[in-house]
Amino acid sequence: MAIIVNKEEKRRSIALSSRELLLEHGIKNITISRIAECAGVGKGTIYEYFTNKEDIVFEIISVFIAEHEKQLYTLIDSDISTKEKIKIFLSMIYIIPDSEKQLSIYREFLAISLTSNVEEMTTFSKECRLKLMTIIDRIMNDAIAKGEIKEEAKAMAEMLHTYTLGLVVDAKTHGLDPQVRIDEFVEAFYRLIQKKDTK
Amino acid sequence: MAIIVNKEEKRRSIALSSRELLLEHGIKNITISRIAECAGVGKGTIYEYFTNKEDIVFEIISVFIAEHEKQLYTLIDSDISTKEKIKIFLSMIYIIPDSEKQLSIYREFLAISLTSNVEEMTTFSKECRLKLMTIIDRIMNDAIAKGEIKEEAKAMAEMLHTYTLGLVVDAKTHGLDPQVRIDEFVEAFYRLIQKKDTK
DNA sequence: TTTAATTGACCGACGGTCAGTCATATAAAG
DNA sequence: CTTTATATGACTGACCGTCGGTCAATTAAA
Repeated sequence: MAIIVNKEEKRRSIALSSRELLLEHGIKNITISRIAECAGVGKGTIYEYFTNKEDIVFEIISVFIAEHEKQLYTLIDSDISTKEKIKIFLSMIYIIPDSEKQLSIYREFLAISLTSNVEEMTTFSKECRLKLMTIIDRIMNDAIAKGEIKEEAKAMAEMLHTYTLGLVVDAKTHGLDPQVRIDEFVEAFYRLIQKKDTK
Repeated sequence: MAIIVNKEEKRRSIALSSRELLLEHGIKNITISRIAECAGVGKGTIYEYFTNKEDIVFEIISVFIAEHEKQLYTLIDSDISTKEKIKIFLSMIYIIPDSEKQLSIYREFLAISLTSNVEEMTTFSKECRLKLMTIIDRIMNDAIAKGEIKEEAKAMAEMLHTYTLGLVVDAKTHGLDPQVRIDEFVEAFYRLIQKKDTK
């Protein structure tokens, strides 16, 4: 009887059209009117697809995380060294194209999730965590199975994931390129966890 | 001429009087009027002492960080084992009294600093970082000098600090008690970095 | 009288709502 | 097959309440 639009698709399209705007000014300095204007819809329409302003960031970050996860999965299956895999796992966010922009969205998201108590937000964060943990766990377990690294390294997987979160926060103030830090860290770290069978 | 108030002191007193309020509702859900009311001053007076709402969180967190730093300094000089020192360095925020409240303020602060580009904020974050890095560096260097742990452990200091940041973010969603995680992590980690001179 | 300090009425901006409009699909009538 | 009536989801922007921030007026100490 009436037009039926693909809600999910439109939601995504509105979110993505405001991406650049968000990057440029940060969520606090954007108005809903501006987003609506940018997406070519009325202000009220925004609320047909999003519950509030933060929900828009939520949608954008979902796309980003999915992308990120996919890239990480191809990483595990490639046949580079374990050390290299760990390095890439940690620095993935910093080497993708447009990383500066992606990062700033990711920071907006972390800031929201740090202070929000909305159920959906927590659930989403838990899912992300689980996915990333699965990946790093696999990298470590594979290497242990192959006898490349020590058993204790298994207990380091969780730290590595937490470390990536810390890096995002820390890199914001600490001007230096995180890649250099990650590189130095992994070099020393890998020396600690690798088995010395050449001794 | 007229009354001269100690600006610095009053600033602190206003900030601290709104602490409970902030913990309860989060910065986004507090109004300046409410803070003023709570501090027993007019709304306009708030702006004599703070540049904006975030500046109030800034003041509260300053007190907290200073306290935190002091406690860590007494930690270094106490004569507990290195392993224990690392554990406490990582879990300090979770074992202090009222830790849940302090944490939630700290989260508000991180959220602000993640999205703010104000000069003062960055400077402050850098200072905090430097102080904490000094402490953990000292713990590691002392232990290396005493021959307790390997040379490579020096490169782990920065990671340990970054890990604490990550924990604050991660603990928000991940329900589990961070202390358990820290404990398990440090046990395994220390086994990796300690020198095996008993072999 | 001067001046630091304080105040709350006031302002403008913004997030979010809702009563009403529009466009199209369906189907009954001719 | 065409026309017309009607139902409904999509869409809109004027409007409302709230709140951060300002400033002219007031107070009171020196």
